[in-house]
Amino acid sequence: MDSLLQRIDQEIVAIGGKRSRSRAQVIEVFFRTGTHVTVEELTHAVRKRNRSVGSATVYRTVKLLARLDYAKELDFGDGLKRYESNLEAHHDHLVCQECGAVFEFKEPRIETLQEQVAKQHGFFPTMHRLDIYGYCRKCAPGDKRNRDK
Amino acid sequence: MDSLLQRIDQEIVAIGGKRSRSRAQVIEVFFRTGTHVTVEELTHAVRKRNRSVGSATVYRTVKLLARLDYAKELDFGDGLKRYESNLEAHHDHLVCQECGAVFEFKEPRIETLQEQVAKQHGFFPTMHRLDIYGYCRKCAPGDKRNRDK
DNA sequence: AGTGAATTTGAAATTCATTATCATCATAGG
DNA sequence: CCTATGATGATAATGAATTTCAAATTCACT
Ligand SMILES: [Mn+2]
Ligand SMILES: [Mn+2]
Ligand SMILES: [Zn+2]
Ligand SMILES: [Zn+2]
Repeated sequence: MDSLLQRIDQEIVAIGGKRSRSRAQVIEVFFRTGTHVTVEELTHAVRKRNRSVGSATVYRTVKLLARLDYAKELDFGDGLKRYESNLEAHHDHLVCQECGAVFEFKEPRIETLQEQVAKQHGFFPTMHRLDIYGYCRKCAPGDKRNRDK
Repeated sequence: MDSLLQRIDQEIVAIGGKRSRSRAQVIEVFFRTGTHVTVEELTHAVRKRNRSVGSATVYRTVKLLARLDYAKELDFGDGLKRYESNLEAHHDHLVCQECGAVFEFKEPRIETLQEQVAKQHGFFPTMHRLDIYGYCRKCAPGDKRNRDK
């Protein structure tokens, strides 16, 4: 964890940047915080530690992490971007449109089929996004918990 | 085509709406125009026929079509929404991040696997979005056409 | 520690797609 | 024609994200 922060710092310096307190705090909180976080959520979390961090810095830091491939930018269509650590392996998402819960899954067979589809179209894929929207177990219509409206 | 417009008009009336010239023009141009269109593009196309149509009406109409399930709202992550006819069967997209071209594909095996994944998670899917980003044939790095940077 | 160039910061201003407002217009039924 | 109500288009408002900018911080070099 500390070594991760060091590694990132190093990379920033290599790019011609300088270390900074606020940014380091944002990065640390980002990797400790629950995933699929919005900038607003992350800003609040950071401010618990350092009240004076501006949201502009959070926006900047999260974009920087995405540029360095340490974070992934997500968009579940609700009007604000979310971010997740990019340290874990690639995965796709199930998004509950009732409670907003996000579940992750891996399905190598889907990945393979995507490669095939791309190849069939002479297309060189660099990334993809597969989001499945619907209702999670708790919010499912007809579920016992929801029987009485 | 005319029958489509009539059918939509009928549905709007059933919802408690009235017919209107501007809206009818937007709808007709929408179904004649190339797909994956932005509101700005659609507004320009409509104004070739009727200079006085306001973009607010185009926004409203396209949202209405989406609500009535005649149109689908798309978001390829470039900051503006796109719309396509929802008369054709479901399909997913290949998006070139160089030239912006969009290609469509159907892969029933992917659809099936998605159902399975959802079921495994006790999730009731209502829709999904699969976008593959990369470089199309023309924009592919290493392509003859791009050999000289 | 001091100096100075370069980067970063936080607040505020700006951007830009989209939505809401509202006075006016069009539609449709009696 | 009348009237009720929905629709329009110009404009204002919204809100997430970006940019601006003066002040603060970092850091290599004395
Ligand atoms: Mn995830
Ligand atoms: Mn399409
Ligand atoms: Zn749920
Ligand atoms: Zn291309």
